Amino acid sequence: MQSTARLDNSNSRFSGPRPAIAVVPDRHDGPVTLCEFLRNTQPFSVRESLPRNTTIYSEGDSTDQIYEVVSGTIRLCKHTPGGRRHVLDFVLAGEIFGLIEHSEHTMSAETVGDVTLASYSRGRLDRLAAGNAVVRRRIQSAISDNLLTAQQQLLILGCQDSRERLASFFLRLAERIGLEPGNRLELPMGRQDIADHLGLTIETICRTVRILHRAGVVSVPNAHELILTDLPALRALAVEG
Amino acid sequence: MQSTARLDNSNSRFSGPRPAIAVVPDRHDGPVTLCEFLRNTQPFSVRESLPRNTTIYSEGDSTDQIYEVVSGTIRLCKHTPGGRRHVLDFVLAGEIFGLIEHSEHTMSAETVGDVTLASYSRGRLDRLAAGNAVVRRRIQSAISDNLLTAQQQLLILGCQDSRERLASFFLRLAERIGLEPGNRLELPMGRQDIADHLGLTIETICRTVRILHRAGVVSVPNAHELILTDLPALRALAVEG
DNA sequence: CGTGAACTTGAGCACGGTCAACGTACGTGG
DNA sequence: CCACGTACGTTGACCGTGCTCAAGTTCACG
Repeated sequence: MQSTARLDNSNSRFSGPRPAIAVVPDRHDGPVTLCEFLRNTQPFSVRESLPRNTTIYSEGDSTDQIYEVVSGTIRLCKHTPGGRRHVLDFVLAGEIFGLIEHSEHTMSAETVGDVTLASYSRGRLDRLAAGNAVVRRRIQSAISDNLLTAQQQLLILGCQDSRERLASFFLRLAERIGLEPGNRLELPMGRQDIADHLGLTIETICRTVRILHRAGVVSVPNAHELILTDLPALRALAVEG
Repeated sequence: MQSTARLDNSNSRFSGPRPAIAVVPDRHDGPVTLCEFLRNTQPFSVRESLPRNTTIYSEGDSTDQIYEVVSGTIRLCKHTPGGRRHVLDFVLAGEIFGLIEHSEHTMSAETVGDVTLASYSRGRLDRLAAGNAVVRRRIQSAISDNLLTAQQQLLILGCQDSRERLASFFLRLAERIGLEPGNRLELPMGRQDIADHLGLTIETICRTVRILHRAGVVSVPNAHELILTDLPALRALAVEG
């Protein structure tokens, strides 16, 4: 199914219903997200379902596709020659990834669990962006947000201890996924992924979650869900106490 | 001197010699850097000399100026409510900083030693970029490079021990500043700045430099210069051994 | 059920942090 | 020119967080 991506993206046969929604007005800065723009201009993008722990692209691969996570979770990783791994970030449902201003990817993207993706042509987006200042701003903005996120994460890895890192991580996840009733938070990724994202080991993750639990800050029904019992305490940890 | 910046940047009185060099051709991707473009289009930018440990802007300040480091070194910091500090990166002579796609700065910029800056109007750059695809690409490229750098630094903070971090730091500095004859490397910043950049303490920096010295990898004439005696060994440490 | 992967917990250790003392360089004023 | 003060750097002794290694436990899935 992957091999059909390029074809379908550059194929205009099924362009019947598209014109009505393809043009994004240049004037208003409003609600049109980059994601929506991609869906509107490339409505027949390929969808693919991938099993867990599948590599979507690796460091060095060409950047001719942009992806939207329809369902599931992605991790963006850097692998070192010595076999170490760092998880730069996770990409959640409804978010895009693979948007980068270089000809080669500088990280790999892998599925965490089962994932459904929509893939879009980078070349077509670029051509559309050339004549549309709003879209350019959306792209700029997406990359800038990634930069801000990375810098925030640098602060976390540079200054925070394990409890603070976990608190920061849970809170950011809660902001993105949203909390279910009772402050329930689903953790799509495993302990090892969290460890590699926070610069800790899997054992330290377990122990620190336990410490937070004993402190009455979180509750742990099972390994993949969490109840944020005391949000103010978590926030205090994240901005540091 | 700072108060005259805005005035001079928007002032076209002295436009006599400019037209010949102001226009950057839209077609070739070649040698024109963003820095050169700024110098060409805003030749009468204000220069200011600042003493060491001066804050140029703080988190939350408006992003209406872009700066070029004419001489000296800048550090880009994040300060936390609890009084901790992280040095995101250093900006060396000939490099620009302050270019960000948000209305407010998300970090502060401070002089390390005595510094001479040139400041340019962000608004004017944006107006020029609106009609010039090459300049837009330069801006994009500058921000993307910052993102790549941040992600590389995340890998360092997430995976490397103190020796590896120092090796990576020295090598990157050598690539940017360049090595003088005999592999001599000047360190413009103090130990505390290096520590806050690498997520270590000042004592660990001292001890680890000593360890590298005893291992025959570097030589330390004094606190602000370094001889990279064994570059291959440093590289092995940086990519990990 | 049985099997394997993921998670958890414990015991011991090491790296880097903390605290404290000392050394060095530079700048100022006597 | 030296005496002094201050900021920065270095070194040592001790401690604690988080890592390593190893043994269980739980869970999902065949």
